[in-house]
Amino acid sequence: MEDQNKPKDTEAMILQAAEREFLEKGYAGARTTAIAEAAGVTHAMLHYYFRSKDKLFEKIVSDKMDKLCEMLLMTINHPELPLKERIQKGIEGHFEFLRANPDLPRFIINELAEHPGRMETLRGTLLKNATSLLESLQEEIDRLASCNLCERVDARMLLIDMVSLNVFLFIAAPMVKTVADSMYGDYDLFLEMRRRENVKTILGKLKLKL
Amino acid sequence: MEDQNKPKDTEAMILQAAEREFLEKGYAGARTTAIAEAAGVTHAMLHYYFRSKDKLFEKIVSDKMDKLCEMLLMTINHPELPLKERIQKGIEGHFEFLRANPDLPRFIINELAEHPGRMETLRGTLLKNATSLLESLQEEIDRLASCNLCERVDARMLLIDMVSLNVFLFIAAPMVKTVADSMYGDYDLFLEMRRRENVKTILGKLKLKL
DNA sequence: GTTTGCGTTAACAAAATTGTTAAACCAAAC
DNA sequence: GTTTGGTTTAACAATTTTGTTAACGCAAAC
Repeated sequence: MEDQNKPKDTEAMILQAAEREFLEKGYAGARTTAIAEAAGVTHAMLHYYFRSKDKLFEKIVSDKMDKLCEMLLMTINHPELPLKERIQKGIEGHFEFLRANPDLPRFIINELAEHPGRMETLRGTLLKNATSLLESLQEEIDRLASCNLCERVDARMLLIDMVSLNVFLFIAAPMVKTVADSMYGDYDLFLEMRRRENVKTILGKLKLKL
Repeated sequence: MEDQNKPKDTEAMILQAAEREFLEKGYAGARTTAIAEAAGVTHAMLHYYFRSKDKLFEKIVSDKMDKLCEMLLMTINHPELPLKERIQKGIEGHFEFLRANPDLPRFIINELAEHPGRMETLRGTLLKNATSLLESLQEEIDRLASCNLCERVDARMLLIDMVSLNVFLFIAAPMVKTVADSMYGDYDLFLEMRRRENVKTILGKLKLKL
């Protein structure tokens, strides 16, 4: 009924192995036999549960796109906080999400580069969330700016700055690791410093007087 | 005379086609037959000139790594200029290099992700150029800072900010294009705005009084 | 005019990878 | 105990992709 011998488990194991393999090597570089082996079954099981490599990949892509949107929705927006804390929480939330999913950006970016059409799917969710976030953010900035309490900056530019600064660290991890080791001695320490630095950079652009 | 017998050209045509295919699809996604077809020859020619797909790929990677190092050396460093112009020229030079080689970052990053060992090759050149650049930059910043003419910021952080802000625009091109179209109407216009914005962001951190 | 050697091609071979199937397995239902 | 149905496996088939080779063409050298 529920958990028979171990059917539900196999499917999950395959998904887990597929996620690792696809995120690490991309669609073309991934091998179905390697996925099956990592999941502890023969590769016929992969076809039994998911019909084809394509379908399995679609499942992973779809999951990851959802994850991306969920992040956009959950971690960035804190409209109840004052501007400074709101931005700080936003950047740090985004940063921590990336730290927990370090190879998600490269996966998404490669998939979008190969299938730009898939951007259409994201467009709706992305713009809808982003515009509502941006509107409320811009409103707050303008409010403070008209009292000379901060610079009147473009919230859209601010958001792109934030994403650029955070994402690059993880997307270029091998290079960043080497540089961090040579210049700061330790990668994790360096990440901490960058998280603070990125908050500082964004807040600095606002010149908040609060 | 026309395109019948031109031996020296064939090698170049293959290289050109290989560059396109590899940069676009990566090693695993590229097809030797597609490369040969794009070059206007049979795929046997590819083996005749380069022995194997691997060897051909190595050639392209090597060329692109050289290109990356060349860029680091040529476009970023202008020690003869005053700090403000120096930074502005550096950022804009880097930006224009990326605009002329928009899929180079993704290619390099994917290759480094798959073969982190290759980072060792880059390490020397990268650090050597970067440290000499950073030393002279930090020196200049400290000099001005001790006269209260600018903020005493970490030049290394500034360099990472610059690279992050510039590279993200091109590495995430499909997403950025969509966002730019929706928010600013035109991608090229948006790129111009971002180039200026990035200069402003970096200079803003310095709070230069000159 | 014949030879020589590089460049080229088409057909073929080899390897790797994905996809399929018949039969075995095994727990639960009858 | 037998049946049933989903799960699993091993062997196989199909396809795709890379790599090889023998023969051909052609220009330059002899």
